[in-house]
Amino acid sequence: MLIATFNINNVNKRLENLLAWLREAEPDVVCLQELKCDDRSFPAAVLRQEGYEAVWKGQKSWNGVAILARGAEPVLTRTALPGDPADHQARYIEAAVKGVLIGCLYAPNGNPQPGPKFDYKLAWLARLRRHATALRRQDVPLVLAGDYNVAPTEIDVYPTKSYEDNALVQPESREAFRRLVGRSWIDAIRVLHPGQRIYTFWDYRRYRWERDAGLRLDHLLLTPNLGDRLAAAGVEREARGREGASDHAPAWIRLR
DNA sequence: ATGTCTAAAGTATTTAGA
Repeated sequence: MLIATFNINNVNKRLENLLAWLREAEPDVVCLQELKCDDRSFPAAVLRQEGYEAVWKGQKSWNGVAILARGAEPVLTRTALPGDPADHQARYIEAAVKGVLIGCLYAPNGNPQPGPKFDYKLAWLARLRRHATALRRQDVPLVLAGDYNVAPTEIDVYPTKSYEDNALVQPESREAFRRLVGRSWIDAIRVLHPGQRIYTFWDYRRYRWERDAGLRLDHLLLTPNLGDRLAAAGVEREARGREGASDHAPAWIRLR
């Protein structure tokens, strides 16, 4: 079972890129972020023609998340992260697919920091941790996949000083991620590739793709009960090099 | 290391967000 997460950075603008990758990689489950479309303009019909059923939570211009399943209907369980009824940003959706609960998330970027956007980011990650803990206690097999907008450690950022003031690498951001992962959750890519520099995001600016000046921001966290099933994990870098590409590449895991 | 890309607002170009 191949499960992937892909910050698509506008699903309609990059629909051809998405379809090309779906045809090549044939993922069973796909978590999409930054749809940048409202609910009505999500390309559900096109995706169905490709063999994918979907659930989505859209928002005009910004954010937006979706879960696709090949040859199966995702069973929707949530379209928002609990803990703040006043938060209407489309950043979380959750559905069950073939016996695995899938949480698809798009954490706030948090720049500039310090400031209200950074405060919102930290509060959102704390809410995610509370929800993740509640789900884990139910002992269901769960994958939390998405754009966490945190590069967890030094090796998750290319060697540079230019991100020093960025919300993606601040000690508070890393602490929030560390607290979320705790002792239970499996950071699948890191567990299978310890010590390796692996990136999922390259800014459009300053030739960062051409220089491989990337960051690892997209993660798949697994509950311990999926540990024995984790067979492989990686990043589909090729997708980032294509014409009209998103600034993120898909990250994926394979479950036995 | 070299400031990109996109949509919205409003109808040309500026602004904001990532």
